[in-house]
Amino acid sequence: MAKIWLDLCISIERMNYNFNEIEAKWQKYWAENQTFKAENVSDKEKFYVLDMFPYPSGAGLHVGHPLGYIASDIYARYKRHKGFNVLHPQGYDSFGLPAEQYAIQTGQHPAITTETNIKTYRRQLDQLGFSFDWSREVRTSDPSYYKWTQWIFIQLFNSWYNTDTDKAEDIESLIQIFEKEGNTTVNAICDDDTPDFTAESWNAFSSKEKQALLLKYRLTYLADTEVNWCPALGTVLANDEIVNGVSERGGHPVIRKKMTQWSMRITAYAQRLLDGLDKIDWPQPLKDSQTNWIGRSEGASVTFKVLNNTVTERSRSDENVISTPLNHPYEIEVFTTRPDTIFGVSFMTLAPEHELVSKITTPEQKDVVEAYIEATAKRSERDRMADVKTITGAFTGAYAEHPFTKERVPIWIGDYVLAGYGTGAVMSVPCGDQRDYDFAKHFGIDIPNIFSPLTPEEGTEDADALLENGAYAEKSGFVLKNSGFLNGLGYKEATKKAIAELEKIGQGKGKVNYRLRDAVFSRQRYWGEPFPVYYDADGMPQMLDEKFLPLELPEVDKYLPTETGEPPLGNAKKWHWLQYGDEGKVVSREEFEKAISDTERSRSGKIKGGALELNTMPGWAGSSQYFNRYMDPHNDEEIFSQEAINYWQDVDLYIGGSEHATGHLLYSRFWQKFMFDKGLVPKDEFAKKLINQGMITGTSAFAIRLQFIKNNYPFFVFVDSDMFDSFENPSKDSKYDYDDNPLFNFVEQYGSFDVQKLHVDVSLVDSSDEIDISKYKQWREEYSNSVFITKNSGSLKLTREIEKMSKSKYNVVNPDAICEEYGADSLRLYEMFLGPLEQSKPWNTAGITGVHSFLKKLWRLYHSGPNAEFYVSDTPPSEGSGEAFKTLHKTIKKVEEDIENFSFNTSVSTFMICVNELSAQKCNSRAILEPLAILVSPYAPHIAEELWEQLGHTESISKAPFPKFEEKYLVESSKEYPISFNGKMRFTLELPMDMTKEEIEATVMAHEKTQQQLQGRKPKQVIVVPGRIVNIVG
RNA sequence: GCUCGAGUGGCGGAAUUGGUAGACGCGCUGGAUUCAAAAUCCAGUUCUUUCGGGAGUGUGGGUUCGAUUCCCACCUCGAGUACCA
Repeated sequence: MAKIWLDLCISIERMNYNFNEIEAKWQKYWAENQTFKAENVSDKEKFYVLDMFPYPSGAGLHVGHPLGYIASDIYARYKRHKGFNVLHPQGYDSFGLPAEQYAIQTGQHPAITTETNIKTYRRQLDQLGFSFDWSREVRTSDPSYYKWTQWIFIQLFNSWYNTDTDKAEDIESLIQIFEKEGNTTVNAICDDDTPDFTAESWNAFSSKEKQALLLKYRLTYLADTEVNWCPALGTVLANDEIVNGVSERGGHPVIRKKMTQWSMRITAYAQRLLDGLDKIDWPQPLKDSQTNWIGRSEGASVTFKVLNNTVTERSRSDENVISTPLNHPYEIEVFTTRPDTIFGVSFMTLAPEHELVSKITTPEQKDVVEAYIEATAKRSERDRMADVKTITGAFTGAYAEHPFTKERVPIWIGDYVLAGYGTGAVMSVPCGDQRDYDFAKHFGIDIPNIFSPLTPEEGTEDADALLENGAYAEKSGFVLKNSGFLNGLGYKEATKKAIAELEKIGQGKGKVNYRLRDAVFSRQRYWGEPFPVYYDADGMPQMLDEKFLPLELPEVDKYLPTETGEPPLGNAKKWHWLQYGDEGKVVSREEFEKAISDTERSRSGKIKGGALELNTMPGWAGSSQYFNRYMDPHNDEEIFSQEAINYWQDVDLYIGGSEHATGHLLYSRFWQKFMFDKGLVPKDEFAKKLINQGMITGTSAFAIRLQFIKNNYPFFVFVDSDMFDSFENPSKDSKYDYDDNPLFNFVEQYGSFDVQKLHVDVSLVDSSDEIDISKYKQWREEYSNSVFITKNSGSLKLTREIEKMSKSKYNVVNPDAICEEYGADSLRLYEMFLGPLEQSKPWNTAGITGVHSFLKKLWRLYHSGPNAEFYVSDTPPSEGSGEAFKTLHKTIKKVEEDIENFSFNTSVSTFMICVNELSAQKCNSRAILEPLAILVSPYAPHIAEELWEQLGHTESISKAPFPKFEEKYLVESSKEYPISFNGKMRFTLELPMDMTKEEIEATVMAHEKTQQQLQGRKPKQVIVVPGRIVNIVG
């Protein structure tokens, strides 16, 4: 008897929606059958769906991480149903700081930590049922992958940017030009300090001199750069790795420091990076932030001649005009967006770091200037930002000559001028720029007015009065005065004219300036890509031959900088490159020196090599080309085959977080454009469409604890949040009478209290925001003797607040637990159901029961047999099932539209409506349920596969074509018209669809409810929109 | 400060080109089932009301027969950026 009972239980169990079993089964099936493996050769149209690959952190995934992955997976699965050959790969951005920090603390090799973390990630990703083609997995820290990161670095090194052809070209072509013409005719992007040279001098240069000059043109180059040095992290940071003056990771202070670093000449691509934004379908805010980051501004560069000190001294007693031609030793180049205001210049300001400062400062001012420079150098970036209001500066004692008026213009230094922007010098026009104005006011410098307002403010007879409270920075509403040849002109014409005149006298030209800086590419870290670079006997960098790649990371004893302050790679015992003919290897310093000292061989020129680069590449190196590598990830001969890149072309849909706007997404676009120039890729933008998924925030739970004082000792009482609310706001209607509120007694007895809100672990809280008091006491033993006043004895009502998900707030929800309790399909549906993909929205586990019971209802539709066994009817739906077809096709239409519009939340609702309707119709027809399974499968793939199999199919549902929508099932013969009065709907009326306007009006007007609404009034107008609405006005 | 985005029930959120505001789900209330609980099912749930209705999408104005949707001004919140000449 017991046996029979047990069997029955088991069979019922089998009939129920056993998601754990089903999900494990299909995940295994997909893996074993390589269901989602994409082929590089196919007759099908390609579609590339990409997620931003994760950094595998030790904490694993929380419920917020997979949001984008779920969306992209739905889209990928949908596209497969639509007949596309879909590439949907995944991998790991596995170089990075946390693993290295962990290595420093524990001595554990970062590769080991990384491997462990990847295993966790993989398990967590697998359990969510993603349709990734794992055969294409890449890891940035894998030598077979970073071989190609190094390879691209070499390509960049061997390239220069030709502004005539507007693309990157091989460095050999530049050398040829130098040999024939020197560098004076070529239009190339290069360092600002590049000297002019002729072909003769080029040909006479030593090889070291040539190499040094070429570095000024290469797209990746070594230069002394002012960098953001973070002493706490022991490394340099890129601008996008600094937030509010401190490091993005860890929040450590950052100082400016000059260091020899590899840089990427991304500025060569500034304009193309800007222009390219127009042809990609990326979110506007993201495009805006890239536009801001690139920061294009149009204006002019103007050269001011510095007056010779001695002459200046002598002429000081004279008028301000110097007529004698002078021998100008120095020139100051400034960039201005307002060349039209050039006659308003009353001083110049240089950044304290400007190289001319020390050269032009007069002996009298030397002490003041030096003291000022020292003071500003001490101020950290953060201090400077904290008090922008404080105006500081110093006069150099030197003067420049105004290019047109030839008047003397005093030269100041001030830290409001940034060394890194433009030329690090400005022509100060106090009447037209607020910062110049403030500076002038502060130091009592002249503020000459050059603006004549078109519409003078009332009460300002004197136009100069408009400068009383600040500069006039508008670009309209004035004509110029006191401006020589610009008098009477407005902004536009004056700008044009001023530039023309500057060009005429050879002291300026129109110029476009970018805020974008070249990207520093060196990091003083261990866990990153090694540079394929060694330094030769001249100290010049040399690239390793491609055939020696990858240059693998050496082993080190410790991951900290060396005692001499060199990067961690300085600890490597073997880190010299030694090459003899075609043989090359990494050796120790001793071995290298021994080989070199073998004079016979080294003199023959066959021995090459030197110390290898000690820096490693930054985090963004590996992520700047991975999307292309996925196309042909195991190719050891090429970065990818031309066949693969020409088939897959580019990413059709890229989903990831908006925090990568000015980092990864800008650098990747830069590399893509470079590779496009080199003919390696067919598209100069790597992703057609990009979507930023919103953040999922946590819903923290708080217990309210009141602190009373009893006999001079604190005394704590936990209280129901409802009870507390009604006590605080007695007027509000609530479940508590003020007088009945138990809290009242406490207050009467002990007087006033302090309120404390204590975070409670959200996993202990039920769907009604209550926590079992015994559970709470178990979790927080220190409260086991506290007093709890509650409505229901045994549980405490909590308040909730939205906060970022974080461990310390006890609001992190682990997907593992959700999968265990509700299944991956429920989790997938719920994440989508929460709201629009791009929006940030709070997670609350309580709500998942809604989608979970939807799946159970769906399951029941297919299990209407006795004992809830699988049953579908093969007989085509009879006339009574017309409704079922309507329900189905309504759903097909909506779901298809929703997926195309990335509106995944609304399709989940649509599925719910569909299943609710079919359940009500008691539909069990195969003709309906089979297409329904396909519709659901992108969202809830496991249950769909299981139902599909039960329906008798032997192939995965992912191969099934998407159901075709047919309009005919939705045609209605009548419409329930809303009847509005003055735009307000008052009642509805069912009328045939084929009724004419006039007939509708007549029928509606004759209706008793209409008359009742009008109450004898005569309508002024009746609007009838057939098939939509009737509106009666009057 | 500047740039961008968003404000709709107790909560997450729906609402085609302007055309029945609050779909769907959570929560809540009542009921069925159960020894009981869970699960499940049914009904109700924007506010207000004299049960006829009336008001209502951050605030104020405008366009329109009709506005959550379009325009103007303002308020609040969020994100990015910050002396960029």
